[in-house]
Amino acid sequence: MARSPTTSDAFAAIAEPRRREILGVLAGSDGERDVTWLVEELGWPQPQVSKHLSVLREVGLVRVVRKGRRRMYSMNGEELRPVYDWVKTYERFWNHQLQRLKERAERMEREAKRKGPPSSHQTPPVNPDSN
Amino acid sequence: MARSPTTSDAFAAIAEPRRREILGVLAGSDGERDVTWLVEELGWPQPQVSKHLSVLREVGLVRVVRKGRRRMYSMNGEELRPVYDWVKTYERFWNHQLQRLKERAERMEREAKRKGPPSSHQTPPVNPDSN
DNA sequence: CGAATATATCCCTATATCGGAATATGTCAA
DNA sequence: TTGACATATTCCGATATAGGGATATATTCG
Repeated sequence: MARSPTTSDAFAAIAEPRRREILGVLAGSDGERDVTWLVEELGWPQPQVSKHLSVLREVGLVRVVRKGRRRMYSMNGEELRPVYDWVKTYERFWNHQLQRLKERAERMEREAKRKGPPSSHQTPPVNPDSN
Repeated sequence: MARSPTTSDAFAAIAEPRRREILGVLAGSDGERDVTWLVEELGWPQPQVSKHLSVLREVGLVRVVRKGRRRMYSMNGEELRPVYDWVKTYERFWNHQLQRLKERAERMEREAKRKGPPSSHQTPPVNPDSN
């Protein structure tokens, strides 16, 4: 087997920087855009733009409607949601400061209610099967 | 030129589902994990696990420390932040319902304050994803 | 030292990419 | 119809992957 096709997934499709760039300009410009407009905006050869658009199309990240001899592309960002949901799972890794503050605050609150002495307890094992 | 190497980017590295799976089990288990543990947990041949770990290592998504003859891997989620930040800029695409509600609420509030008649105004064209 | 354990690396094959260049397809206009 | 314009597709070459299998490198133990 080889690498997974770029068209298998939103994850695979956005692995290519140029494709992200296309999405960027498409989302930045309100509404629909011409291929020619994209070509001029990006400054790449037209076939390249078309090929990348083809990948994005196949994954559903962009939509097309034919308008005369032009094809109007627009972004379909909802297809990025799986990526968002996945990466959001790891939010705690860069929010740990905030999270620690929050946990500490909650701990203090609980202890204040109980009127017990403050415990110098480590962060409780969120995930138990630590060895 | 060929496709961008999987080691060029967090984007490229997580394009492979197996790599996401590794991150999943690593993040799920608190702290550090053995390669052998990963092999048993995932049920893949050991060289595959090692090879994927190598990619993740090179991108900085995991960290290793040698402990005797074992190598303890742990997740370094901060490296996912660029992905998060990028995808977050498209949040409005799946939050538009929420956003419309919010905008409508704010509009009503403003109008109530002014005691003017309710305007049947369309959402201001932040993003005209009107079809 | 020699054996066992833990992990990484090497070799191989099939596959798919990306870019470049040329060309095909489709549509409007005179 | 002929030609101009807009876009997609095809062919090419270089590259790199992912998985399979074998093996190399370390490290601990007896």
